[in-house]
Amino acid sequence: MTDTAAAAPKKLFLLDAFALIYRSHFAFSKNPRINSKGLNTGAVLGFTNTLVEVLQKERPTHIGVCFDAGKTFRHEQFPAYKAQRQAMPEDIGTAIPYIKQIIEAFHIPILMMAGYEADDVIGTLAQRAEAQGFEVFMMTPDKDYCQLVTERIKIYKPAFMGNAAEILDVAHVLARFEVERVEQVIDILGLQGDASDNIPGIPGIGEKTAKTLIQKYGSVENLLAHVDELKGKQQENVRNFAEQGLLSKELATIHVNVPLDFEADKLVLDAPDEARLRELFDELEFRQLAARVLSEGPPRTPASVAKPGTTGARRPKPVAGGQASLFGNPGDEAVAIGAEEGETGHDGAPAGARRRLEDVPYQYHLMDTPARRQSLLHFLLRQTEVSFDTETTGLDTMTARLVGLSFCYRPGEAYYVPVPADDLPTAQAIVDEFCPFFSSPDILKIGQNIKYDLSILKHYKVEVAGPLFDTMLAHYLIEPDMRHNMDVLAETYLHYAPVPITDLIGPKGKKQITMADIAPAQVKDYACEDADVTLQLKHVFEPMLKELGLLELLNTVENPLVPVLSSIEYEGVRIDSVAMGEYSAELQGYVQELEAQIFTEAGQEFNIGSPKQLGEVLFDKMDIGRGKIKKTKTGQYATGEEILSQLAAENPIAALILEYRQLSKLRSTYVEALPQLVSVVDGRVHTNFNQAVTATGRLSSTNPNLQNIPIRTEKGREIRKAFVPRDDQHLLLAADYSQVELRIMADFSGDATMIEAFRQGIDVHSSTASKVFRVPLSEVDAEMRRKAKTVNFGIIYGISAFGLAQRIGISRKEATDIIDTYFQEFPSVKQFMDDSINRARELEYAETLLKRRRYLRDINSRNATLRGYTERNAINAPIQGTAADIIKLAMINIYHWLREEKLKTRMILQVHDELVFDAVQEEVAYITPKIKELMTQALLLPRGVPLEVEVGTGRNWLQAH
DNA sequence: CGCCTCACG
DNA sequence: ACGTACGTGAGGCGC
Repeated sequence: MTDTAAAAPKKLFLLDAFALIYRSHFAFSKNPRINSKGLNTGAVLGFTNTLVEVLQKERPTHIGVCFDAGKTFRHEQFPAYKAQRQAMPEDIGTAIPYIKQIIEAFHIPILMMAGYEADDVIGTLAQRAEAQGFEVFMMTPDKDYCQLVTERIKIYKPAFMGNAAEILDVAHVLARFEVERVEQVIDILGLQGDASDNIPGIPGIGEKTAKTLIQKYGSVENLLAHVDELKGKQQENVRNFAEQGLLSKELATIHVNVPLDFEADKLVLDAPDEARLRELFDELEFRQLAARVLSEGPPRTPASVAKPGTTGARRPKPVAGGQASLFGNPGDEAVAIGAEEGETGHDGAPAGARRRLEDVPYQYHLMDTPARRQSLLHFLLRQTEVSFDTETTGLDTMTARLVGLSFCYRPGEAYYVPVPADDLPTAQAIVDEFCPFFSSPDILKIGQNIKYDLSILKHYKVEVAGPLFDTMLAHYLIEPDMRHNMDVLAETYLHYAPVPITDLIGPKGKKQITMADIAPAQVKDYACEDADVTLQLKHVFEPMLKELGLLELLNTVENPLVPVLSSIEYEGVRIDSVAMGEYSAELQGYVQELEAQIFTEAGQEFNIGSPKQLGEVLFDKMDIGRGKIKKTKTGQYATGEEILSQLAAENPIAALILEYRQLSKLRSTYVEALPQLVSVVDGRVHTNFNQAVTATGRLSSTNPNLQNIPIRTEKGREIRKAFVPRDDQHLLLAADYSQVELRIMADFSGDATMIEAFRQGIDVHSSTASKVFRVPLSEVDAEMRRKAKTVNFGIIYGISAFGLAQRIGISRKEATDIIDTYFQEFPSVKQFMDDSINRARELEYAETLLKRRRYLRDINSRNATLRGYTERNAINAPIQGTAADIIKLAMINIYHWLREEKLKTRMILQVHDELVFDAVQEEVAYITPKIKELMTQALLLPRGVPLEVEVGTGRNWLQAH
């Protein structure tokens, strides 16, 4: 105790290692991080990130990390304690030595005490440190620690999954557990138990009841003393399990009497051993972390770069000799390369070695003369596959101008053709020179997000022909729920960090500079690198796809769909902006009227659009909705549709708010926004279809999203009237699959009853209603059909009684009965659901008819919620994904047919089970049956359940239905 | 930038 | 005992 008086506040951080490690591990379980040696590094990375974050942001003066050590006294008290917890996952077992080494390299002491758990050690040290004037932060995600919180001992919940870090003080704890004193946390925990720790609690008492009882009786002991005041089953349970309740409280108590001294000087934060950290990060391949944490430090030793199979050095050697013949004058190229390398490369870059161009030999050439371009074209035409990339002035294909083209057909060697962005005729002429290449039907064109390049070239009148290979889509099939940026792909699969685009054009800002502002010689390296990396990625992905059985899906569906989507986007949709403007004014009138009424009802003015203000007005000021009040996970009042609908019976304000919400949504999201996205170039709206976003294989649409244009309500539907054909010679034609997903499920399950209904063309929802409610088909009324329809959807989503009950407003019991009857009537469907889950448990993925995969790595999780969610995905993903496969094939076939027949009708939208066409009136009669045929025959289901398509036409999208 | 709410299939 | 139907994207709010 030799504290220097008036020193800076002493901040002690105590980390609960295992709790943090487990959490990190499961955070990455969806997308495991595997390094090139096959090591799952998620837990190590997560833990280290957390540690680094706290060191950098919180600047502790003292710190220690606690690990559990073996069995504890709790096991002796209660043998089942934590018994059901599964053995430690293997990946965590291998992670721990690394984590300990990292902690040691940070020079942070590891604290353990045989026979005690980390929480006891942390609790004890925390209290002793507090007594010595420390401010203590217990770093853990575990809520049990709440019982230890005092004025100067707090919980530091590290940032997690997008949630910011959180410091829990006394006020937080009291609010969270709804108790008066912190000690009562133990009573709550003891009463309600903890399934994951096998703390039994008292049967029938969960979080809610525990809170109510402790609020009333103050403690478990006092509750037991007044057990006769309780009623019915509850009294019986509390009486019978009194002892278990006391034991549970004991088990939940953190013991702060561990025989352990708090020696402050041993926990003083010290400088880390950077060299050792660098070694560890290198081995683990934590490049970004290393860049963030370590000062620039010594450059990598040549050995570490050259070590085969580790980082870098993956690129082939430059091709010697021979190629010189490509250049009329090869000498000047070499000079250019040498000159730039010194400038951009090397470890002088901020934040350590990100860029690694200098590690590997490459030859990137500037092709800026007619002779060089001719020479390049000559070589391109002799290749069977070439990767290419476009450099442009922006991301919007409607307005972006071409700045240059890069090509690569041999790893490590690429060519950049600059194009004057502001001189359209010259640019066009240069692009035309490469037309023989782009239109060659034999050369495989490889690109990363190649739809973008196709769309750019389309504006230069180039129709890219021949087979395509998109590395983004390749990776989308390999890892559907990851991201597919080229930078990340290069880092993951080539162990190579490309030049960030911001090195050239800077961060996003007001005065955005573009590629056109950069000297071609500088753009060259960036552009060539993209083409080069793309080619190399193709060579990595192709064997992987083959191995996974995904190559055919890529080559027959995803890659051929690219030009189709490019065309759809290029064509665009005509929007009647005048009609939109009128409707906007009309909606605005309604909205203002509603606003006035709401203010009158509320007796005050406030921002109705703010859920926070709305909740306060409704539930605090007006005090309505007693008993129906719910809070969101962030502690705010929930004011969603579901709650407000319930409130509508009690107070007229609820219905007004719902209507206000609906109309202002329509106005802001659609009626106001859409006209602003009409292109000045052609007066049409060009959406962007993303082909590599959804986990199931569907497309998504952005900027604007044209896949969620209203239709379900009357005022929403109006908006569709403003989607119109391009001119008087055209009509909109809409072709919808009817109940594709249900048909797919009927087919996959082989359920005879359901298949028969589809074969005979009976309305499936009515048919389901007749079975589920056990009435003849003729007696099915609208209400029964509505419920059956919800049941049918529920089945596809992986039904739960709770979900069904909520949606059709019945009790859980009734919902359970309906589901039971359903499974009795459709036993094969039940079988199908079970089979889907079991299959997914084995494979850890689900697949569609065309073998598209969705990985379900949590299907064997011991977290029941997560597992349930994943099981529902095991049922839904093959169905939703197969429907996506089918419409994609139909789109490809229709696109080619329209072209072959030289028809002028154009496909302009896809909305998951619907295709919309801008149809020439004279062509409608001819194309209608063919579109139907191509859609229904796109893919035959294994058991032959037929697909059906409804086609309609009209002067607008609403009429076309 | 995360949260809430709500538009679609 | 737990938390609860699948998949998306966008706008407004409030930090």
